[in-house]
Amino acid sequence: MGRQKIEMKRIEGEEARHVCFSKRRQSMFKKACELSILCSAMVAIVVFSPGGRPFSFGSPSFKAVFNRFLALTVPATSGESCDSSNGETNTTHESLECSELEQSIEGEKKRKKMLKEAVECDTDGRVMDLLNTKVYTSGLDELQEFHKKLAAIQGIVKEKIKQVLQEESHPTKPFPPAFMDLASKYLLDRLIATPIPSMAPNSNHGVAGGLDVNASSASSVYAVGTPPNYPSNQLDG
Amino acid sequence: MGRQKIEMKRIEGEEARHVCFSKRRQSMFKKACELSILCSAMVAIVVFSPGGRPFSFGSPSFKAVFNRFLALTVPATSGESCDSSNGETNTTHESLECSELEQSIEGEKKRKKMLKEAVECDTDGRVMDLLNTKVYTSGLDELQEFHKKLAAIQGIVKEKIKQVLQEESHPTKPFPPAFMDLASKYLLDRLIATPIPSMAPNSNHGVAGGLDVNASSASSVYAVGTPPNYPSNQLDG
DNA sequence: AACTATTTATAAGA
DNA sequence: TTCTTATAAATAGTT
Repeated sequence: MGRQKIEMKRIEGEEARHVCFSKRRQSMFKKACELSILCSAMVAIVVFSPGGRPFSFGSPSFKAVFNRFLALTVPATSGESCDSSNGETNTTHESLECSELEQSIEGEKKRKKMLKEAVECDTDGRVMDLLNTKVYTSGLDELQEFHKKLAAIQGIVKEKIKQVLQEESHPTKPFPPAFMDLASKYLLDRLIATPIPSMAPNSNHGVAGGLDVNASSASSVYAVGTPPNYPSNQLDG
Repeated sequence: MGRQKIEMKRIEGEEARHVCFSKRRQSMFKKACELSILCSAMVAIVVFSPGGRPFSFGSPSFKAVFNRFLALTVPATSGESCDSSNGETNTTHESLECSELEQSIEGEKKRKKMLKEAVECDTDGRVMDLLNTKVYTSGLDELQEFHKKLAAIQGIVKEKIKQVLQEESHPTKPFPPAFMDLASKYLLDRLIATPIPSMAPNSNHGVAGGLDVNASSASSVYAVGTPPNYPSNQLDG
């Protein structure tokens, strides 16, 4: 859209790149805003400028949208599945065999119910309710597992505190080994990410760390990756 | 952009709204992709359709971008910062042919590669290292606070398990009160949100629940809210 | 899903 | 950066 069409490749001129970024980021945020208004959609965007500066957009707020997204990544371990009803393209595995007809007819009902819940949930800003619900429905096993993990973390923290106390009497510099690695791993696993046993490709310090949102486990999330396929969207389960 | 200009308000017709959403979401993702390619920017988007279905876009991956964003919310207490220099060094969007053929044939391959890159990216990003650093540097007080919180959660979980066990013998319907609210609040506070004791406006650990990403504590994040101000961007630090 | 008449976005240029 | 403008893109309404 300009005096001439441009190739889709990195703009080499540093200044030109920055200018382009500014314009396009602004436009994108505007588009996002319009989308959210016109369609009552929730949208959240994070962008890092070529220089590394972070920008974010959120409607109704970044937090709200992302929390809702997080809620989806909490595995539904209870008997009832929430995913098949959730999407029209389906979970990768074998649910593809589900006829689209069936989905559009029977799924519609389920979906609407769920979505209604979700929307109400979000409207109130109580995404955590969703989380709660899932946790509750997941039953005792998970609770106990959670309990165990907490205990483990507790132990680690105690150790850590001990260490620190000792160090205070014997001033030492070097940082002790990470404990939050473990802790956060547990917590995030429990709260957010997929309960993957060993997904870390080759992480040295034990933990891949960070969120693992996109690698959803239970729910259907239509995710789009970078270059190859922006026009379409695919399931990420 | 169409036969006629439209008002910026929710589209009431359900079908029209859905159609609009589909078109615009696709366009937005395309824009995001272009932005990431042209400017070597990292972009992550989450959208919920008016019906509530989730879609996401990420370049180089949702996870990678969001983790980077999260890292920013953790105050860099050590001298080294990782962000400002990092911007231009990321994934190379070179051979980016968006042909549909390639997609259907090699889509899987590319996707896997992308994911791998993302993970590596995160490993390099060392989000958790930042977290760890923060925790270590924050010293004993925080550790002990953390310890307390964990204990509290532990208690809540125990209660909950008790409840469940009781309910199993006396089948009851209604959901018990939320416990994850508290738990996740604590954990997320500890792990992600403003971890500073003295900086927290009111360490009122009520039950807001969920992330608080946008309310960054240390780094500058240019955030944009919903309708009022999408065209501009403001500092959020 | 396709098709256009229009509106928007934007690449260059100033 | 910011504005201007010629042109490329997106898209509202229609088929």
